[in-house]
Order: sequence, then structure tokens, then C-alpha cells
Amino acid sequence: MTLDERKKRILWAIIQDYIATAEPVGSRTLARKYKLGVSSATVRNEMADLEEMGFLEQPHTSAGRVPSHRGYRFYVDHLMQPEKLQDSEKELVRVSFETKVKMISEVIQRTGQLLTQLSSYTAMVVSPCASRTRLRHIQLVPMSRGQAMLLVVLEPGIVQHRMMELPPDLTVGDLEMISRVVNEKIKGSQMSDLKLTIIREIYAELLRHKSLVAMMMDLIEDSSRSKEDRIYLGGIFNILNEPEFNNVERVKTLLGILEQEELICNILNDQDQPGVNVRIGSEISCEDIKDCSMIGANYEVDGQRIGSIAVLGPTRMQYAKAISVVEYLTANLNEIMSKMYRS
Amino acid sequence: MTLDERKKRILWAIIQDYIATAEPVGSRTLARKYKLGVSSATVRNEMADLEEMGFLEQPHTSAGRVPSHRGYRFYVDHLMQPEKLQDSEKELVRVSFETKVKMISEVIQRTGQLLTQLSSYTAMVVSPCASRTRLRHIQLVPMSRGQAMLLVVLEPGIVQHRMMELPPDLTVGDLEMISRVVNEKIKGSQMSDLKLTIIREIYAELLRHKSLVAMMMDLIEDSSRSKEDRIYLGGIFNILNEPEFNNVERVKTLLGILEQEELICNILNDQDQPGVNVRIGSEISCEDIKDCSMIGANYEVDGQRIGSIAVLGPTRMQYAKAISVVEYLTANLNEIMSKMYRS
DNA sequence: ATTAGCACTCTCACGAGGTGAGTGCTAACT
DNA sequence: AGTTAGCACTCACCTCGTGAGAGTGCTAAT
Repeated sequence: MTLDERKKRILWAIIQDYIATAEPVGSRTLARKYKLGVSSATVRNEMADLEEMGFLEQPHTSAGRVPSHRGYRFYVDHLMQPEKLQDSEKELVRVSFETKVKMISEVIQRTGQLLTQLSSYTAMVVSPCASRTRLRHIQLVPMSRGQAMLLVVLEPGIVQHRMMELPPDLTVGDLEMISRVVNEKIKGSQMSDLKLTIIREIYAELLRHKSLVAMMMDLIEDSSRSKEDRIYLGGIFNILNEPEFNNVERVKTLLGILEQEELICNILNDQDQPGVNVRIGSEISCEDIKDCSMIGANYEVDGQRIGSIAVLGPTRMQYAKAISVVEYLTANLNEIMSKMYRS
Repeated sequence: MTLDERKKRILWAIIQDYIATAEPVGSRTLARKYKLGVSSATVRNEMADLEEMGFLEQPHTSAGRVPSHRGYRFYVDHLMQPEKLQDSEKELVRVSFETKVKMISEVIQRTGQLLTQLSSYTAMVVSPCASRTRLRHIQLVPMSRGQAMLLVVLEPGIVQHRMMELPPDLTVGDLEMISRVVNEKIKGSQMSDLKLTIIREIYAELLRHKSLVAMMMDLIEDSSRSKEDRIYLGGIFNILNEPEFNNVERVKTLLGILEQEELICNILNDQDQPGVNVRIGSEISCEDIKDCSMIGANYEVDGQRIGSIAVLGPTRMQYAKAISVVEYLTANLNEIMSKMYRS
């Protein structure tokens, strides 16, 4: 399935134009506007061929042509060239990340904001997910009578907390002691190892508090397995400016999707390839947004994937720009995260 | 400004009908449907009076009447009676909160979900805000070389964390020691007291680590002042079912508002009166949602306000139901929070 | 292989006419 | 004096027909 140069040129021009105007594009306009050097009739013939090959579609006879999903795919893979970010945009990113950010959640949020701002589409960011990581620290903090808060710090700097009921005869000293012992034992161990040897050792050392420790272990496991990936969504408002969302029904289905955090997480986490990932229409495994495209990437620390970012827009998306934005922000994010959690 | 019984009856019927149908209501339908016992002509006269008094409005001559903001206000204050929750609905709330919830953020989220589900409008919940509370615990957790994580636990069970750069010659033992000393000093002190006496004492005791401690104090203050109230929004999708949002422009402005977390927080926090709070149209201090109403309440522990919940819907809202829902959930929330953080 | 020309198709904007729900006013009724 | 029936009038909305405009496919000439 190769296209000759002229067909490529024409397909490129059609997609370019449709992305810009959202109107079906006709042969006459095209030939004139893009100085193709041939007449509209020739273009018409080529367009008919391209349609037959599945790269274009016609909303109805005697309207112009519109790119098909396959057309966009070809465009992204072979025709388009990424549109570098402006210096002013790079500057914006630099400034946003420069002001000392001290918490993961802040970084996530900033990233999301930049993502929408620069792409003008909807941004999605999932923050580090906890499973399969190491334990860094645990801490029991006495709260009111009979209660304590269990703090769990996981490897890439995720903090989780849980409330615990305490047996009545426990002193503050006990809590500290338990924290200390457990910390020593678990230091640097994988979550998966916990179950076996270590728990026994801890039990042995803390016989008196056996039931409490059991409860703690439950909670620790619970929190490390917790799917509560924090998710940032932004610029939903942005995407409504696109003419394809001039129809309330569409907006409704889109919002319906976006509110299902778990679904979004799954879609975002479903990116295996390294680098920037473009999914067009039905390539996103979600029926309801088959007229959207999604550009995403994973970010990582020490080569280990810890989260993903993505933008969501109509299939008629400014791929060239959006891809560059995602790429640039991922690189920045990798750097920042590595700096925060170099180990 | 008092209304005779018949006028009240008619106003009530109009609002009731308009809430149900979203159509301007006319005299004939009204007289028949609500068995007013008088003819449509009489009703017509009364309606003209009510309009003159500012309780009704006419979209155009020869359409029916529509309640004005003032009309809704009168309805809420004098005509309506709260619609108790069904047993099945109460059961739903009970079940949702019963499964052991261990984190504030979970409670917040559940509450939000219930709020939309029961009211079928958009739900907003702001979680406990940190300012003006006591410090419960701080902890330095060594992370990678040269870095530590500072955990700050505030009174109502809010946990914040920050990354810190460390001077190179610090040992793990030092960190623990510092944590212990600082904890002892600050135990139970108000944030506002920190600046003065306590810091001096800590300095005196930790002379060697003066610069580190200064940095810690900065971060602690920063985190306690942090406006990062966690906010839950849900059911945006829900509200789009209302016919008033059949217009994309409206949806856009609404979403524009909802994305400004800070603005939402301010609006939610702007509730002084105890109990359920009804704000109609322009009574919400935000120009862009002057055709919405908001029903909110604060929730508290030991009489101290720690957050708020609210639902947002069109001014043509099921006040009777929504008010009951907010009331019921606030009561539940108060109870749960008190149980979690009884002191 | 390319192009000019032409008939054909389909959408969209516009205006006219009809319909129906609702109003205000007046005069008659209790 | 309050209530009601009757009537003329208003206005949004639906439908239908028409014409303009943009675009296509096909054919014949270059």
C-alpha cells in the first residue's frame, strides 16, 4: 500500500486543511489553495482513488472529502512532521516547573495545566501508581484516644494514610516502638516479599502486639495495592471549542466517560510502547469516544514507568503540535521526577 | 409583602409545575391540573398580580409565566416543604458509609457520589481545610541520598508531605532525633503559636541543625497554610440532562467555572449560617452562574467547621428534595467525621 | 495522462403560511 | 366587588417549497 508522491501531497493537503477548518474539503479549493499545479479535475480523480483506498470519506455525495481514521493514521505515520514548540512556550514550561514544587501532586497538576494550555485540548495525567514498589517507611501516629494514623511511604514518594482502631491498653511509647521495629524489618523490601519471611520476624519480635501488627500489615498491603492513582483532568472546557462538540449529546457522552476515573486510568495505563503514543478513533479501546484521538506517553524514573500523561481531542486534531507538546512535557517530567526521587 | 392564601396556592402550583416540566405555565392548564376551583380567567388575573409583585416573569407576551428568582426565594422560604428521603435512599447512604472507610479522601468521594446520585445534580465537596488547626505530628523520612520527605499531620487528620534537600553530612539517626525533638516541642500547639516561643526553644536544642530546622519550619507553615483543599466534583454529566443545558454555550460557561477549583472553594466556603443554605441565582456571588442555584451546608467536628458540601443545579431545581438530601448527608458526615477524629 | 465542460446531487438558508397555546380586556353574571 | 365567558390578538414553532452554492462524476477534447 504505497502512494505516489502526488497522492501523498494531496492527502497531506486535505488533512491539513480539514484540521484547520473542520469543513469537508473540495477539489477546487484544494487545487487553488495549495498550489498543486494541476487542475481540480485531476485532483478529483486522485481523491476518488484515495477514497477507494480507504483514506478519505464522503459525508454525502456532493460534499467535499473528509479524512478517515486510516487517513489520519497514514498522516501521522508518514506525512506529518512534528511542529517544534515556540521558544516562548518552552519558556512557559521552564517557569512553571522552576518555582520550587515540593509535592508530587503539585507537579501533576502543573503538568496537566501546561498540557491543556499548550495543546488546547483536554489533558489527563495519572500519578504514580503504587503497586509493585518498595516500602520506604511506615509510621504510627497517635491521634485521639484509641486511634492512630498509619502513614505509609512508598518508593517513588507516594504517601498514603489510614486510620486504625487501637487496643485500649497501648501507650504512645508502644506505638513508637512498633513503628521502629517494623521499619527496621521492612526497610527496602518489595511489597511481594512482605507476606512470607518478614512478617514472621516481626511477629516474633512483637508477640505482645500480634493482633495490632496483623492489622497494620493488612492496611499496608491494602494501601500499596490501592488503585487510587491520583488523576488530573483539565481543559474539558477547552475541547468544547472544537466544532465537533457543538452538539450537546456528544458533550454528554464525553463527560460521561471523563467522569469514570477508573476507565480513564485504564485507558491511560494501556500504553506499552515507549515514547509518544498516538491512538486514533477506535484505536482507543472505548466505544464512546471513537471520534476522538488520544496522544499519550509514559513518564518514568530510572527506566521504571511510574505514570502517564495524555491529551484527548477530536480525531481532527493538530497532531503535529500535540505530539510535540506531549513529548516535551514527558521529557521534562522525567527529569523532574528523577531529580525528586533519585535513588 | 404578604400574599393571600389563593395567591400562595397559585404561586406554589406554578413553581411546582415549572420545576416538573421546564415549560412556561399557562392559566388554563394550571387551573385544570391543580384543581384550583376557579376559572382560568381568575387565575390569569392573579398571575398578572404576581408578576407585578415580582414573583413571576414572562419570557414573551403570550407565553406562560416562569418563576423569577424572587419567586423561588418565596417558595423556598414559605411554600415548600422538604421532601423526606425514601427508606431505600437512606439505606443506600447507610451501606455506602458502612463499608469500612479508612481515609478522609474516601469519605469525601463517597459523599460526593451519594450527593449526585440522590439529587441528580452536580455535587461539590471540599475537604477539611488546614488553616487554623493544630499540629499533630511531624516526621522526617530519609529518602534518597541528600533528600528527605517531611510528613506533616494536622489536627483533623490531614496529611501533607514535602520533599526537602538535606545538608550532606546528616545521618539517619540525626533525622530521627530531629523529628523526636520537634515533635515533643510542638505537641498540640496552634499553628499561630509556632512562630514565637516554640521555634526558639527548638533552635536552642538543635543548634547544630539550625538551618535545617529553619527550612522545616518554613515547610510546615507552608503546608498548614496551603489552600490545597481537596475538592470533589461529580455528576457534571448529570446536570446536562436538564433542558436548560441544551445549549452548548451554557455548558461551556458552566464547565469554565467548575474548572476553577479555587473559585469553587471560595464559593463553597462562603457559607456562614449554620444548617442548610440555599442560594438562588445571583445570590451565588458569581456572575456566570446566575441561572443556577446552589444548596450547601458545612460539616463539622466538635462544633468546628471543617468543610462543606453542596449541590449545584438550575434555578429550576427540585429544592424540596435537594435540601433534604444535603441535610441528611451533612448529618451523616458530621457523625462519621466525629467518629474518625473524636478527640 | 490531463483538463475543460456540463449535468446532476445534496445541503443549507430563507420566507410564507398555518397552528396552537397563551394573554389582556371587556362585558355579563352572581 | 369578585368571578367568569368570550373574543381578538400575539408570538413561537413547525413545515414546506424554493433557490443558491459547493461539489461531484463523467465525457470528450487536448
